[in-house]
Amino acid sequence: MTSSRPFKHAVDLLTQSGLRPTRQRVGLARLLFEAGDRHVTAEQLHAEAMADNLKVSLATIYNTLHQLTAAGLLREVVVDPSRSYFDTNNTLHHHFFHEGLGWLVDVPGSKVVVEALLQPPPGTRVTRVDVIIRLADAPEGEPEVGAGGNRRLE
Amino acid sequence: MTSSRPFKHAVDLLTQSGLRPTRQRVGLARLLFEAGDRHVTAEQLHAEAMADNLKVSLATIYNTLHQLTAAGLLREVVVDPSRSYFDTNNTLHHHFFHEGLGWLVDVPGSKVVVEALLQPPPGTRVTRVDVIIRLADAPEGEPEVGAGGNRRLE
DNA sequence: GTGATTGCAAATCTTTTGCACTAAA
DNA sequence: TTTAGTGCAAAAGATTTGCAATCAC
Repeated sequence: MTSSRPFKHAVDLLTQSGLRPTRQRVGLARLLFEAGDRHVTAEQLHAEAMADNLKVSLATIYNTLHQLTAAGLLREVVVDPSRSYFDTNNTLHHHFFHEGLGWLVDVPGSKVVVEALLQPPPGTRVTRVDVIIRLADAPEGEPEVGAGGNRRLE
Repeated sequence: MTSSRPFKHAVDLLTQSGLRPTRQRVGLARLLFEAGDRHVTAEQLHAEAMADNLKVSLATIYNTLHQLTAAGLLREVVVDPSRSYFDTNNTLHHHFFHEGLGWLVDVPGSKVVVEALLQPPPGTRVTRVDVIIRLADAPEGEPEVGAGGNRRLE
């Protein structure tokens, strides 16, 4: 798994972002950044913290997720209208999203080429381009295409 | 505003989708489909209906938006974690989304080429590819690029 | 200490639901 | 009639907020 960031002690990550390394934040930073690239919802992270014996309130989970996002350590991924996902991969990339199962998988930026044949509206600038490849389960005998083949999508 | 053709059109749209053309649904269909391509939130449509003297409850707005979406007449656009937008354009296209102002603008499918150099995960199939070009206000003296120029985005 | 951080509970906001009432066919 | 559709108010989730208690420095 390609870590998006050279490993750093959780305390350093926080300190360098101007966040006081409290017990809660250090614990959450560990859960988030020590296991490679991940995508979590606030609820999921909370459950994980509990399971890890880290006592944190949901309010603090939200606070911390937003602070880490503001610090550039996390990125919010908008794919589901009912909840927010936070992504620990802060390199240029896109996503596969399985609507039924609710899971996200990174797609390296190098694997997707987006060519836009137009300019952004006057007075605006592009801040980011998100490509979301929505998935569903394939039918029974799914026709398998040659692995690694390119795929033109529109 | 009292043209009978659009009225008939809305009724037909509903009927052909297996939806009983009730006063509320017809009124909403007219608001949605008589003005070209639009993007509305439930709250916006509700306000519009009120302003148009169409008495509809918010619950019915939600019901109708979802029914029209299920019927393929609307498409839900997920760009903002706090609310859903419904798009009356059901052709292949993508979006510009201004984060600060909350507006959406269609980008014709023909203006965006997405090339994915990988296959979807085993057992899945691609249902849709969404490209969201996120915008912010351009800085004061924005450097204007030649109009119509292509733009490689990643 | 003192200022930042946390937890809790209440508050918000969007969206959904239960159910009696109303209207289309 | 018969059955779908509607409105209301309550419920459900996700997220935020106010504020006193607590912790880091």
